[in-house]
Amino acid sequence: MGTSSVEEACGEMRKPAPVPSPNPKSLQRVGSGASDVIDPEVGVEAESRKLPSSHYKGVVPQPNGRWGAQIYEKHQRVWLGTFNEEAEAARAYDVAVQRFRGRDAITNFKPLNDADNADAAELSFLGSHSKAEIVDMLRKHTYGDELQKSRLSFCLDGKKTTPRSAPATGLLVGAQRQHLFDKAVTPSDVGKLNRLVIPKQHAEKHFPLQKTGAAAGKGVMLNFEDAYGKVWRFRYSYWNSSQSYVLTKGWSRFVKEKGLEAGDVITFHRSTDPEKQLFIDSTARAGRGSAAAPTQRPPVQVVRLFGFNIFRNPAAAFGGDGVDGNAASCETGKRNRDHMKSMSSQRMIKRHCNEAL
DNA sequence: CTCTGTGTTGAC
DNA sequence: TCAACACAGAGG
Repeated sequence: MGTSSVEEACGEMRKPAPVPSPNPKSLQRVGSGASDVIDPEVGVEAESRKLPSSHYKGVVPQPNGRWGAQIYEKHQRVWLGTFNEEAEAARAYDVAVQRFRGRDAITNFKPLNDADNADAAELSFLGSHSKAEIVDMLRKHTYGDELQKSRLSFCLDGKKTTPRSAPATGLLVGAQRQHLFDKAVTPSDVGKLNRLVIPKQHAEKHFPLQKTGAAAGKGVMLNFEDAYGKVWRFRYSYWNSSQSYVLTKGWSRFVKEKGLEAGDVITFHRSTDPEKQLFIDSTARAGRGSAAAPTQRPPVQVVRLFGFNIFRNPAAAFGGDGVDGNAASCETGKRNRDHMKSMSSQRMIKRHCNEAL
C-alpha cells in the first residue's frame, strides 16, 4: 500500500478552476426604475428588497435568493436556467458562452483548454451539440451528466479499438475513467453527522491509508471532480472509534449542494492516466425528481458515440457564426416552453476527428 | 400559492 | 451586450 494511490491522487489537482475575480466591474447599481443605494460596506440588501448583484458575468439574482444565468445573442436574451449556487450559474454561463462565441469568449472561470484532455473532450462535446441542446441541458441541469455519458461512450469505445494511437502527440485518451465503486448513501451519510462512510472493503482497496504514522489520525485531503468539473475537497480518514473510513470535512457541503437524500448513489471514479485524478458523481435515487441531482439512467449500456471522436479539436468547431441552426427553439421572444424537443441534432463534427486515426 | 424567466429599460 | 427591476403567468 505504500505510495498509496491516495497520495498520488491528491498530490495536486489540475483544474484549479475558480478564477472568479476577473470581472470586478464594480457592482454598479444602475438600470431602470428603482434608484437608491446599498451600503457598499456591508454590501447587503439591508433587509430591503434590493437584490444582491452577482460578481459573475451572465448571472443575475432571483428574488428567492437563487441565481439565474443568461446570455445574450442577437439582441435577445437566452435564459440558461436558475441555480442554487451563484458559481453554478456562472459555470452554466461559461459553458454557454464558449458554445455560443467560441473559445475566445470571456468566461468567469478557467476556459476550456484543448491542451487538456478532459477539456478537449468537452470542447468536442460542445461542438457536437446545437446551442439549443446545450441550453436545454443547462436549464435542466443535465449538462454534466450528458458530458459524462459522452465520455463514457468514448471510454468504452476506446477500449474496443485498442487504446493505442495516441500517446504519440500526447493527446487523447485522457478522459478515460476507471469505475471504482458506488455507494447508496444512508440517512446518516446525508444527516447531521457530516460524514460519508466509505465501505471498508472499497476504502482499503481504492483509498489505502496507512493507519500508522503522521497522517494517520488526521487523514488526508482528497480532491474529487464532479460531472460539472467542480472540484470537491474532502478530508479522508479512519475513525478508530467506529473502525470506519470516512469523508468528513467538505462532505456536508457536497450533500447540501447536490441535494442528496438517503438512497441516492455516489459513484467514485479515477482517471486511468498517471494523474489518477478522482471523480465523484451523484445519481438521484430512482423516482426522485430532484433538480439538484439530475437523474442519470443506470441501465445505459448502449455505447453510442455521438458520432465524433475525441482527439484534438481545434477551435473552428464552433465559434459564432457558421454552426448553429438552433434558432428555432432558442428565441426567447415567445412561449418557448413546450417545444425545445424537436431539436434536429445536426452533427457537424466529422471534420475534426481524423489526423489521429 | 411559489418562483421562474420574460418584458423592458438604461448604461456601457 | 449587458444587468437591474417589475411582475405576468407557468407550474405545483
